[in-house]
Amino acid sequence: MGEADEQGAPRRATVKDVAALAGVSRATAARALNSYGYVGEEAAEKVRAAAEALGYHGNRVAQALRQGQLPLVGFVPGDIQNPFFARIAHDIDVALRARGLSLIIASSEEDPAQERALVGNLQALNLRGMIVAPASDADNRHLARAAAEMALVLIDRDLDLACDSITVDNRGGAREAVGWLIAQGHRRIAVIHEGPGLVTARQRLAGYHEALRAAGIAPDPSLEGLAPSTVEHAIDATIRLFSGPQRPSALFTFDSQMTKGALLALRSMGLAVPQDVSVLGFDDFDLATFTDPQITVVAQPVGQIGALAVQMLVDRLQGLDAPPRRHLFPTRLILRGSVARKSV
Amino acid sequence: MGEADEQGAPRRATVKDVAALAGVSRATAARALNSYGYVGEEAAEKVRAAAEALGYHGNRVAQALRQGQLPLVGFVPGDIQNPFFARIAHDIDVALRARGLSLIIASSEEDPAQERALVGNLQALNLRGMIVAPASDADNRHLARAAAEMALVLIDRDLDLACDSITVDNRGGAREAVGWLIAQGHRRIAVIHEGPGLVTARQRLAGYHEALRAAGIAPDPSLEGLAPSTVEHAIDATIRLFSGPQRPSALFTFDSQMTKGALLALRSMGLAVPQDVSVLGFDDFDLATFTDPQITVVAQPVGQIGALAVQMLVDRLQGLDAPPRRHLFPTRLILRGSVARKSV
DNA sequence: AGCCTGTATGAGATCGGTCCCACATCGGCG
DNA sequence: CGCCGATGTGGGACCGATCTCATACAGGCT
Repeated sequence: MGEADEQGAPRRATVKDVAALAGVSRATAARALNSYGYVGEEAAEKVRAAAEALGYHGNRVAQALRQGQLPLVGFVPGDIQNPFFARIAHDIDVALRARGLSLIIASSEEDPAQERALVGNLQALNLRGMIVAPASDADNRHLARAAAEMALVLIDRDLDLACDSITVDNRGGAREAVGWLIAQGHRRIAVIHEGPGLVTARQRLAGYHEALRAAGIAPDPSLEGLAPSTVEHAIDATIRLFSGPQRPSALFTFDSQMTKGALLALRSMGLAVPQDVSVLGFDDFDLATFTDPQITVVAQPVGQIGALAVQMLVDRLQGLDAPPRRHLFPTRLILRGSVARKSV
Repeated sequence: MGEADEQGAPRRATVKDVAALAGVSRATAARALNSYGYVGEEAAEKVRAAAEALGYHGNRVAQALRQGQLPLVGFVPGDIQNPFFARIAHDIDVALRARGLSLIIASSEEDPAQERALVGNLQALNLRGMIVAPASDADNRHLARAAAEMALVLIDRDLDLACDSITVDNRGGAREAVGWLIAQGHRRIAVIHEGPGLVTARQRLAGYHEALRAAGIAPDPSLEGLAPSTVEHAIDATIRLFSGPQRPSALFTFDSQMTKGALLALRSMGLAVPQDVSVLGFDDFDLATFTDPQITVVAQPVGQIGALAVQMLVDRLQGLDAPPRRHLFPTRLILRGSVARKSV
């Protein structure tokens, strides 16, 4: 008598164990534990006691198999270390938890191949839904397939898919920013962008060009630097842009990593902001208010994206059957001290 | 003839469907798809074709139920928005992915109750293991239970549990930092800590006291400010500490949020760093090199923690049966410009 | 007494896989 | 010719839960 209890993993208690200990059937135990259907008070009490004694806690995997899905939502950011995405991940997490869902994060590192693998992985997990910041806008069949099987919300970067999306007004924001630089008397305005592979970069670049055109300034390709979104690459790009004979008087960077790199590079070149060079960055970041001078930026409503994404997702989970909703957030130009009026 | 195919969710294909289309049994289909056991080349080919045609992809949940566990590892950081944890999350993610595992992140927001709920949740998911930065060192029965059922690695904050852990030398780092301040001639050294609820805070405070004692300086309770780890609270605490009649000449903060708050507060009070007040912070952060002056800090080996945690976890998953390993990382004092020599 | 409704319970099917085992079939060999 | 091992296949149990359905009994009603 007495089961093998010593050594080895102490197999987790199941409903069966609880039911046996309580002297009832599995069905009754399940009813007592999940409180549904008819259960006698006496039986329920015995079941609760047994569950307590065995340290029973349900097996989500089994529940998920039976009921169809795990109470999980996936999030595929471009890079979890980017404060922009970290903030959104945090907000998503909070919003989901309030609805009894958990978040699983898998960062694509801005690598389309990795993103494909991750999305497939998540899909195989039978999640409720996914929130994705697509790393590329070419070849998104994996996302199309995912959208067909589950709720999908795209953030930051829109694609032509049949699903909800949340983006910010990249073009308008860039136009306004560059317009402001022009209004301050700048003509030679350099820009650092991530290249045309990223929708956001294309849109911001378009806004930059629009603003120039509106002011009758001819775009100068030699003022457009290209760099992947890391501090190191931005440093190189900045040095290249500002080493030429005819130095630009202003610099517009496309995200916070680049802004940091640019500041570092300008400092190392002995160029003072804003006396020698005016700096304006897309995306606000905590550092922007700690530098001297503080950095003028185009702020995105980071704090609202996560919550809205979850709201959209949950709407779909609750059966909302509407055509794809595309939400466009406006940006806000925050004037600080890094842009100087250029004496003509 | 013809099943209901139109409208509604297009139920996902299962092995059964694939087998039927290929004209073989479920068992054969499974063998072909997972390539194990004996399968005829002809049958295998038919199965592959059928799977392709139906867009079949396995159901991880069902697999997990049969095989015992999901290929997932959980991470419970104190706060995913904290760059320290974001960096670690990123490293864990990369390390896990290299081993075919996925990461599920659930932030405890430094709330012990929330942590308990999350850990229970993750456990119910039958994960392979968990990496946790405990929010509190009181009442960790939930972690003890988790450790009994799965691989568990504690990071940043150690507890007296039978599991592996990774911490940094908080006491030694604080001692060295405060020792340096003393060596620079400072006697009245203020400190802001998170309170004795957090192990790390207790250890750093102990190091602070040790350094004072070694220099024969009597600790002064009025120099010890208490504040939760947010920029806002740190601002308040700093203002309180520096409003008294006998102003401290140096400030030691316990993490990067606090350091930011302190800098903001000192700036608003018109106190210059390091002329009026020397500042030294625990935990290095990107902002530290952007300020003027740059901030002297005690750096933790953030870049190594994630990878090591995964290594330890995987060791256990592969059956390593050793007594709990406790890894202690040394810290490194990085001298920058925020500490001035005090003229006596 | 007979019947119905409300309450309480257990047997067994089911979710989508995996995998053990029994059952072919076939060629080779003594 | 009969036996054996290697190869290929299908049947069905199983993982841990949920949930439908059949059954059983109590009490109230006609």
